Amino acid sequence: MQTAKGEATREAILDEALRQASRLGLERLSLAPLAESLSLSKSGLFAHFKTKEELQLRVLEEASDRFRRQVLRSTSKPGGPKERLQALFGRYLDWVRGTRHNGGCLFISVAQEYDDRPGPVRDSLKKSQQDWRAFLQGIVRTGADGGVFRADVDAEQVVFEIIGIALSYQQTLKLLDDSHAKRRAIAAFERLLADLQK
Amino acid sequence: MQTAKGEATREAILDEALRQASRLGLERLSLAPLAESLSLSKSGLFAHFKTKEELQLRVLEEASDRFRRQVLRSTSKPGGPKERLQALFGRYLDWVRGTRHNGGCLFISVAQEYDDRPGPVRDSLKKSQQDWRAFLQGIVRTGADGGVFRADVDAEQVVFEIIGIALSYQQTLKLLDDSHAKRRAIAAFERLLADLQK
Amino acid sequence: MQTAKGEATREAILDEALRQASRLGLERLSLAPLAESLSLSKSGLFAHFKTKEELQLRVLEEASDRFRRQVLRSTSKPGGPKERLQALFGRYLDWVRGTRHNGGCLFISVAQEYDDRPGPVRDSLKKSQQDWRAFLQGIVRTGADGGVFRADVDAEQVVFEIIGIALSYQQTLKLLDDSHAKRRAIAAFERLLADLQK
Amino acid sequence: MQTAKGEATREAILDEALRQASRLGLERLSLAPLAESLSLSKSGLFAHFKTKEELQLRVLEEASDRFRRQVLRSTSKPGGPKERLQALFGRYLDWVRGTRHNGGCLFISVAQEYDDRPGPVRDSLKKSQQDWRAFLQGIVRTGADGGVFRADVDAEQVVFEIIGIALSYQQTLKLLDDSHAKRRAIAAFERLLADLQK
DNA sequence: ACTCGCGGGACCGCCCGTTCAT
DNA sequence: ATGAACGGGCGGTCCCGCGAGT
Repeated sequence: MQTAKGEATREAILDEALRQASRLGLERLSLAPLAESLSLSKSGLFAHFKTKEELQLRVLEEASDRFRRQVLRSTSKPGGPKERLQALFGRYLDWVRGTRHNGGCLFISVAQEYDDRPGPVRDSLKKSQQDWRAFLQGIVRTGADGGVFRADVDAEQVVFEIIGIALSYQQTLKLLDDSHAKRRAIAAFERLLADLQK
Repeated sequence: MQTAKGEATREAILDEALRQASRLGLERLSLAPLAESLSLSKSGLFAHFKTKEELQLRVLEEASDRFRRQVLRSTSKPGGPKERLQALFGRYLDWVRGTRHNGGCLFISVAQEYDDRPGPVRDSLKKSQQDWRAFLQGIVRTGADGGVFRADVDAEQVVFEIIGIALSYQQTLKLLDDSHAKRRAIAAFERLLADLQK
Repeated sequence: MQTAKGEATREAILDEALRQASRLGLERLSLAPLAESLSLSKSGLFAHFKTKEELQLRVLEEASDRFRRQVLRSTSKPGGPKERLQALFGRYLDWVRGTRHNGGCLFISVAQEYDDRPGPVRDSLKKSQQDWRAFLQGIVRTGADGGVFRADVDAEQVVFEIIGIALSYQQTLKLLDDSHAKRRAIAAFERLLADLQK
Repeated sequence: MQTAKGEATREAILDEALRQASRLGLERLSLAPLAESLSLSKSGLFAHFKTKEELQLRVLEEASDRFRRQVLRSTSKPGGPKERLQALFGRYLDWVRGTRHNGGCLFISVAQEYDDRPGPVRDSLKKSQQDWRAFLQGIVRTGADGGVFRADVDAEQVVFEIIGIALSYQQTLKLLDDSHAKRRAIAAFERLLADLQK
């Protein structure tokens, strides 16, 4: 171990930054308030992240890590592709909903902020999204190859629809405060699964 | 009637503001650049909109008007509920894509900015979204009542899924630059329609 | 007259800025203290000069104006080239010395700050210096053509040396606090004049 | 003797600091970039120079050392006062021009930064300048006493003019990019020498 | 003895939305 | 509808110490 103290601070910063960004968006994440809520000086922050953009990128990475841990984890658990897909979808919905302390899925909101602002932030975001979609597609294909799903399934299409369900879930839940959102999301997903199996 | 001149200016402001907001988001819409691109002074803006928030609200209203004209228009054209739904969906996709001069659907991006920031802007947005969903639901119900769709159709569920398809379309197109986005959206919509008819 | 108030403020800003810059240099001229000593807010300053660099350029222009008024003025007074040269040189020394409230010749100090920093500031400075040298050369040549000075005089060389005397005067006066500086400068100038006349 | 390692680092710091200061000026010399270009931490710098001002003073001392080695060196070489003066002047011009890696004479630019900012830096600079002038004056006087120059020569005046030539050379070369600068400087110096010898 | 990691506090130039007298 | 001015905030850099590690 080389710098226990610094690393701890760094993690605390990322944690708080992620929390704030998930509520405000990556752009509105502001250094002075962030420093304040960490009982740190602004220059203290800059010792760890020389630039706001770097902080944004690290926040995005941190979010990806958590996504992997909270959504992708234990993917190798028992069950075939269908069960894995169901488990992933459920955890994905939970991720999108978020916890008490964070405002939900950072990626969705940031995607809107950056979808026409080129640069490293957008690139990083795009990669995360592509990875996630590819991961889901892999499972769908496995299911198709293994006979669990129809053989002629278009995995990319399926994933396109899964993402849509999650996005609609997010809007329905967050903007419309509709308490049926989860039920609707699950119903849509089950309809999709049903069609997958003929 | 107010002074014709003033009204014209007001419209020009809203037009340009809408254009800029659709690219930057409602929050990043900034008064100084807006004034500049209108060859107006900042105080000139304030003569029309005493507050940034008021401008934002008017921009949202303007967007709703255009949405009505471009997406809902001529809904009473020939064709049954199914055809009307298809036409609406197609125009909705076009709206989401946007034109050369505006960055796409303002509502989607603004929804992310404001989904956990209470206030008039969020309220207005929410209302727009509810109206749009209700409008679609009406058509679905008409179709169900008229025998075009299954009688036991859950209109709200159907609309939930339509919205999801559009949202996924937006992300796939804008963030991932995927040229197949439209094809996927249409395929998803057709699958939905098929299920509606048993 | 279009904006009496604004124009007055603008002049007050330039006046104070010039004063401060002549002491601190153009770079160390800082906006907050400048605003403060004008009983103005920082944003008040920015209404007049959108950028620090623009302020610097305007300060340089203002200095040029004053230089013309204080050093070049009344050049058409009686007397031949020799007398005009003497008068100019005398007023140049006074300019270099400066007054109680300003620290002396802005151009000399700024030349050191910017001599290897390309950009508009350096360009402006360079032009001022070239104009001044050209002006002096014109008089020398007139003297040579008119028979007051030797016919084979190299005007550029003469001016090169005049500038040198002034620069040495400045260093001797400002850095070394040498009270004989002016005497030495005049002696050097007279030697130069003597050589000009054979 | 201190630890060899520390001493070496110290010299490396001074070398790099001098290089940077000759381009930027003593004030703009900034610790972070300096540390970086030395692959050192900022605190590493502070171990050697507890204060920026101390670093500035040491840099000035280092510059004086180099000035002695590069300009004054081997002054006892063959030749009388006139030849020594010519050699010194030539090397002075070279010093003022500087090399590829350093921006020229540190003293001239720093003199402008500090000519009305009292303190140790200015004092040190002033002393350097006085020493250099005194050194030149000594040679002139030797020449006058030895009959090489006119007996009534005012050595201080002569040196005042030499300095002026060098300063004009610097401005002509650095600010005006005039490739004739050196020729002009030499011509001025030769005229001065001629007058010294009647 | 020397070097570093970490943090602080003041300040920088600049831009924000807003007000007010004209 | 304007020009002038404002107060507060932005991201970022400055020089500088403390305490611990080698």
